[in-house]
Amino acid sequence: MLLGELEKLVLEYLWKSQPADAKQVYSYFEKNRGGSLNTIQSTLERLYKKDLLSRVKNGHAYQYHPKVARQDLIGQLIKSVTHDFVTEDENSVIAAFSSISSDLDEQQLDKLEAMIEQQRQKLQTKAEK
Amino acid sequence: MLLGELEKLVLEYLWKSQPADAKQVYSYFEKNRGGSLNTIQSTLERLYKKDLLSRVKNGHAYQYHPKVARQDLIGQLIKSVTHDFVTEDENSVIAAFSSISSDLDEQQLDKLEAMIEQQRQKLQTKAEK
DNA sequence: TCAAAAAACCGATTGCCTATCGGTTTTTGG
DNA sequence: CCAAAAACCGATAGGCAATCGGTTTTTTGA
Repeated sequence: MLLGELEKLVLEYLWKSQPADAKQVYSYFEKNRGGSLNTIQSTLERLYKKDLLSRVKNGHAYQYHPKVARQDLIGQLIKSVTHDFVTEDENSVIAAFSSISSDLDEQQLDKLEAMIEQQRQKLQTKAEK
Repeated sequence: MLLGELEKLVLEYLWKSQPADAKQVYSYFEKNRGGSLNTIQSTLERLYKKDLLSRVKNGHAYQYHPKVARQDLIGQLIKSVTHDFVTEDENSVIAAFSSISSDLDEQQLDKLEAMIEQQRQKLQTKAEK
């Protein structure tokens, strides 16, 4: 999956705000970067088709809200970008991690370890059932 | 940075092989997927411009070889795909990993922990100097 | 109920990038 | 110096985001 520049901005906006309709989104971007209402509308539409937003009719207009959490989308993007470079024996996530691990400081390593521990717990629980 | 399908294939090929010139690369892809020598040539050229390959004239033809290790490219791609979603205070990449972690089994978690340990060593060494 | 306003929908255009390949120029080695 | 090989140039097609004008559908308030 590939996201355009405006698509990313709109996603960020929706993550930070309440669900919004095209007009609300537009009124925000109008100041920041111009463009027309239609542009916003088709961007929302594209994101909707990509299954990144959901929408419900609220009275007259669609209310859009994110369908995926920000970190899940990032995870998805990472997977899709690494997918093609994965060989059988090797897991892309592991490979990916090893490639960026050099950027991490101790606190971040701590966080990662905590996350690993959490995941171990989950696996444990699952094994018990 | 965005890589096309053929670009990825060519990179994979070069990572697995010795440095090669356009003709050698072509003779490989000719069987697997067809196409013309020129297509391979311009793909190599594009990768060269993207600074992912370097080349030296060996006699008549350029010898291309990878300028980045596979892991490093993966890291680069991850960074570029996550870059727009990263805010200052928060480390989205870590968050993203935690969202991916649910895909991992115990062995992979072991690997990750080993890498974390490795990275801690590095930080330690650096701090001592 | 009905007309005006609002929103959705449609379609066309532009721009960027990869992939593709024919043809021309340059290089090189015998 | 000449023929072959390779690089180089340019054109085209295809895919996708961004953009926006115009039309249809829906909503709403008088």
